[in-house]
Amino acid sequence: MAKGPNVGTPRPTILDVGRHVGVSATTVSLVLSGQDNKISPATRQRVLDAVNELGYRPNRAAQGLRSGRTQTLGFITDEIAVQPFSGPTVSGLHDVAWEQHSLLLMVNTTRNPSRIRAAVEDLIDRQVDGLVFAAIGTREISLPDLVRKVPTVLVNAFTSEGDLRAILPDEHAGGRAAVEHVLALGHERIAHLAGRENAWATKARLRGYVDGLLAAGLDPADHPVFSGNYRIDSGYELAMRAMSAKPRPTALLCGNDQMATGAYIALARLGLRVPEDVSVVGYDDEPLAADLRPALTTVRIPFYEMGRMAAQHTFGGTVEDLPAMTYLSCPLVARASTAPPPGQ
Amino acid sequence: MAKGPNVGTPRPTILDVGRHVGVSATTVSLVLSGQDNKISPATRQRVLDAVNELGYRPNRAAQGLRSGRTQTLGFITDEIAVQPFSGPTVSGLHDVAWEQHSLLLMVNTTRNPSRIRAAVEDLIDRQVDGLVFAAIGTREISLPDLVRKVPTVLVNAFTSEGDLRAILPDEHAGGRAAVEHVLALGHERIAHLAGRENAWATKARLRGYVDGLLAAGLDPADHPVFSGNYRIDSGYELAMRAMSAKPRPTALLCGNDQMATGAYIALARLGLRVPEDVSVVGYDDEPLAADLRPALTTVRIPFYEMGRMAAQHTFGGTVEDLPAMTYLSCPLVARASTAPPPGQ
DNA sequence: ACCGATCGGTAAAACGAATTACCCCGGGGG
DNA sequence: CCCCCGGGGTAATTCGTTTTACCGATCGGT
Repeated sequence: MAKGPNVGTPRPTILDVGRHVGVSATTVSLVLSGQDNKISPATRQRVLDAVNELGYRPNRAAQGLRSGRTQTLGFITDEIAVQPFSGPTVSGLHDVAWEQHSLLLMVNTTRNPSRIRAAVEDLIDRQVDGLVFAAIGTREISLPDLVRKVPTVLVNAFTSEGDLRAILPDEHAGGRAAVEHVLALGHERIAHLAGRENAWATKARLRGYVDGLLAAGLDPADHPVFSGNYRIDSGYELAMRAMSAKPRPTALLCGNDQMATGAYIALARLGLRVPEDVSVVGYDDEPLAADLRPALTTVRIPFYEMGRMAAQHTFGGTVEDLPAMTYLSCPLVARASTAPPPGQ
Repeated sequence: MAKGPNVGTPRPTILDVGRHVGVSATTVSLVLSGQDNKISPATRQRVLDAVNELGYRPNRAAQGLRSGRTQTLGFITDEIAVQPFSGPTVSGLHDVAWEQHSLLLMVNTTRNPSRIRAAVEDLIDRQVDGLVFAAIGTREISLPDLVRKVPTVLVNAFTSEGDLRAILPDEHAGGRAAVEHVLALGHERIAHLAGRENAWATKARLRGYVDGLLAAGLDPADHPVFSGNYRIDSGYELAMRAMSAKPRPTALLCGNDQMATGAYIALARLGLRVPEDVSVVGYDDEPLAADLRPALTTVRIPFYEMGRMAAQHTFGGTVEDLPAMTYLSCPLVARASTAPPPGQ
């Protein structure tokens, strides 16, 4: 086994392959970088053959030093381990990076501001070609001025300083889609089991919910809103509370899929069936949504697409073409947890 | 906003800071790298001051080129977006990397062998100081010979080729801990809702389960095993089946926390209370376990620690001191979903 | 007064590719 | 016959560090 980093037979360099076919390193470089308009097809082929034969691979550190580009995207986030956010977002970033022969360099900041600054500095020292910031729960973040040195995009986060571009889910439309769905099914008593009170997403979803009610000519005051915290237990408790209300709601709009899961358990314990007795709608569309029994109707947050979009623009050099804020739509995905209300 | 990568005032180099205090670049390098035994304290301080004043930061690409070390750890995994595995593992890797002034460079392979090879090649081209492979479900993987060029550790995966080191959860002991826990509570009819049949983890957990039964002088044949697939719906269906068995089990040992969640829903619909009527044990200890109502007793897989351990050894250069396989224990974490069986 | 050690530094050579500025040769036009 | 041009390359420089010599003083000892 290797003792230290990169031991063993030294890798052939561009010079070695040049020597092998009797041309200069320049020629090899030209061929490999596709600037071969000045190189004859014959030479070109011989170089390519030698590259293959010697198993030549470029030294990325050298390329990075000389060219200033490292084929690397810096990714800074609150907490990589948190679901359902991080996974799809980094997948999206990763996939387009990979298509561009680039890789993700990531830093977890635990929301610590000094760590954020350190992360940005480190990433810039490493000559990343772009920077993507992502927050777990949508929120405003503050970034060091340093980020101006590199194309930067925020995902699920925004900032008032500077002219940075942000990509966000359209939570308002998502909340509205959820109500409209149950309204269309004929529900007239709807409860909203909201997530953490002061979160940006919570408020936006709630506004969408209220606007949906209003648009249907209904009075939001007739439809209770319970405030929780996005966790299963919170969904459980809120559902218990909601179902003990005077005229019982026939539809539960949950702050996220976790809360919906809690609601499932609560409803089952109350002897209520989903969706026959009560319809349940989640939010996020995390993998578990499709696995719940019955499968959960929910609103999908396009984290993967948000990641892709962010990466595409940083690599494409088109960050500036983006508006200050881009909202991606959150479609409702109808599954088996919603149906017309009982007795209809 | 920045047009291209790293535009604006050019960064000061080691030479600039040297010039600024009237010493050579060598001196600056020596000071910065801590090799200052040959440098007088006075000069040392002047250099440090200049570094601060000019805001000098080293160019990592240049350092990487010259030294062959890049302060970078390559991380290759099946699928970054899958829970509950990836998050904690990469957190562990990331945290020790960060402590070492290093960063994670990651690649998602989607289990595609050619992609694995490409990832290894790319990472080695980038001169990573170490490589960590991780599989979502524990399994054997096949690695290109190339990995010998760099200290490599497998996490939650193993291989028969070469002499690579692997870090794995002790699933056998975990499975056994689960049975022993319910046995100690006095349960006599236990059902095992197993995960995907041919998975390594499934088998190991099952063996632990059986051995626990045997050790207690019980006959495994008296305790049914149901085979599923680690998803919520599977837990739901298996729990339904299990509870319709002749003498009803009083304890359900689930393949993972997702299945336990499904079991919760099924039990609630059957009008059975947890833990009064039936005890439930999960596996994994993902975040949701603590949030379930009642909070789920489960077996914890130390993914975070596995990540830390892997990183520590690759950075410490102590990979070879590791045995071929290191098993980390999976402790039972007792919460509220287990209790003595009814009527006891 | 001369000889070796230190001490405190420095100049120069890597590291491997990208890039700039030429250079040589053959052929076509005048 | 001479000139110029363009095709096909190449030598040399550069990127910013690390590292390996080596060097000029000062100093203690005899």
